[in-house]
Amino acid sequence: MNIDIRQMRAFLAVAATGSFTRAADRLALSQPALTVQIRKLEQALALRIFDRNTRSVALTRAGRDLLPVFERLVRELDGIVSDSRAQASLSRGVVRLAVLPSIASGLLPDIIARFRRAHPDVLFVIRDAIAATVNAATQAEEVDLGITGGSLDLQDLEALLTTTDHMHAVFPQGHALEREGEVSLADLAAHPLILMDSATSVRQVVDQAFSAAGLRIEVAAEATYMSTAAALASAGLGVAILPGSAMEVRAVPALRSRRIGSPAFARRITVIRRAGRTLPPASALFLRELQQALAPPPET
Amino acid sequence: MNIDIRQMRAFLAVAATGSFTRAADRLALSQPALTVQIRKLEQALALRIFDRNTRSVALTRAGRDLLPVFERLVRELDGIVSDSRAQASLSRGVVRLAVLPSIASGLLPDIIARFRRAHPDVLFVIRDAIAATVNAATQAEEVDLGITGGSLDLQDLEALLTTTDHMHAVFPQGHALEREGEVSLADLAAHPLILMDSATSVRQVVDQAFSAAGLRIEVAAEATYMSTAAALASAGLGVAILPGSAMEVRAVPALRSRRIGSPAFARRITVIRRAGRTLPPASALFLRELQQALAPPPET
DNA sequence: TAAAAATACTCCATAGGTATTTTAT
DNA sequence: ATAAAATACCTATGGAGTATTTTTA
Repeated sequence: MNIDIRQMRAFLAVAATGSFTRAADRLALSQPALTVQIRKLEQALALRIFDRNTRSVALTRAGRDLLPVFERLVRELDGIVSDSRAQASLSRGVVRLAVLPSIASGLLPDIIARFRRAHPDVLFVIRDAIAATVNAATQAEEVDLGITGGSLDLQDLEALLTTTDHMHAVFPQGHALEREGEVSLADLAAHPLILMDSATSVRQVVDQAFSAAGLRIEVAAEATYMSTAAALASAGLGVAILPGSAMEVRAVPALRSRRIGSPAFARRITVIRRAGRTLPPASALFLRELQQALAPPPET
Repeated sequence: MNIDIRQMRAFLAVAATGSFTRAADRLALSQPALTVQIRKLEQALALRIFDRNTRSVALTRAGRDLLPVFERLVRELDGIVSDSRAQASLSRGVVRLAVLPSIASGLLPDIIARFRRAHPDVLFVIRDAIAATVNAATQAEEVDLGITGGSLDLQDLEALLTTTDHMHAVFPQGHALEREGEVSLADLAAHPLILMDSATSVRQVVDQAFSAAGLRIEVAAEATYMSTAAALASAGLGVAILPGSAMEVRAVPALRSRRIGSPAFARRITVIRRAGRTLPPASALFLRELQQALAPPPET
């Protein structure tokens, strides 16, 4: 003897039309069926909500008190359903991402812009953070998808897509390195270098590669932001080592870049989610967009 | 394919227990039935709300977004049902009355006090107004019950209970009239009179009675409030004519009163409601209280 | 391998339809 | 007398149960 949404709709229809017959028409229901619905509702509430006879239908005071309440409730329920379906059909939704700063400022904006051209009402919430934070946020389901780098030591994470981000040597137009097709470790060691701050995954890759090769390097400058590193390189302080995914290089016209050949300088970029989780529809589709954009590894 | 409240409850139970089996137990339902409920809900929303396998059940992001919404909705619905039932069982409710001022300040407070001793959580909303307003408010269903006087010319009103309110002559202790058992019109005409304002139904009854009897009277004072009239009588300005239903007389110790014999001075008091309307449970019971209190016509 | 969700099927409750009766104006 | 709600009865949908299979940690 629990209350039922169809009973609420029946109630609203009868109240609106002032007639069981007309309300039944509106609900595409027979009049007797509607009578039963209203009776059930009255039993559930233990209150008479309509005073009715064959000539007139009118709300009781209890009914008048309940009318606005049920109206709101039904409207909210309809809202939930239509909102959910809008999400499902991608005409609405929110994509939550945690992304490495290099990707977030590099490749990502174009990919998102392209996606939003097709689905303009999908919103993006983007957190840019270092790999460990991206992983943690993904594991904690604070975001739908993570774009991370380095090793995936955390449990409950599932790699969806992997691409390689090659480090690039960045230098001003006319620099000696411009003559080469690809730059080697030894080439780099011959120049003062502009490196990222040691907290970044980019710097860790660089340090590891040089120490593994047993090469000593001269650090001309350290930068926290890639745009700073690019500016320093542009000013001739040295050769910057930056991920190919970053756009900063392309933003400065006087800069040139060459891919660094060593495989040790290839950083793995992985798109992850919490293992076993269904992505919200918008995020699921955005993952496909990522696949298309990242499947051919990025080139400079 | 509409959403259903049991589906919402199923959703909440699974979310709370993290297990279909335990949720089914809690809902007194079989596990397969619960599985179907959740599937139906997911179909209605076109969204996956649980990521589940044989080992774990977890909310998707969509599910996590919906959880608080459904929680609130179910809580509101439960609140409506329990509130309605509380009204039906008289453990709650509001009685709305429109009452002639004489009754409202006279007989009514005791009747209400007695009723509320049995049903302390029933509230009263009382409008005191002249008969025409009482009738109109009752007809417009602004109140559940009206206590009115005079003729019932309005349509759609139904008399539930009628009693007679005899006018009383009110005078100070030791006054000449105190020797009589009942006062006649001629007796009254021999004294200066304190009458109610001419807008009141009391005054209309008085004026009509004297003019019908062809008696000239001396008006010593006019009062809008019965307590004023009583005070004036107490001060010896004259004999006040007040309805027996009013308590003001009894509130002044030095005053005495005698019933006026003439049937023209008997005012009909009628309890009315909008014709054909079901009274809210609390008001229906209060009507019975009124019946008991008013069935024996009021005496001084 | 064990525990839990999903599937298959069967059955019954009940929602809804049609036909009819009742009731109030 | 008529129009509309209530009742009676029947049918069919679908919700719930039991038994079983599938899945994954």
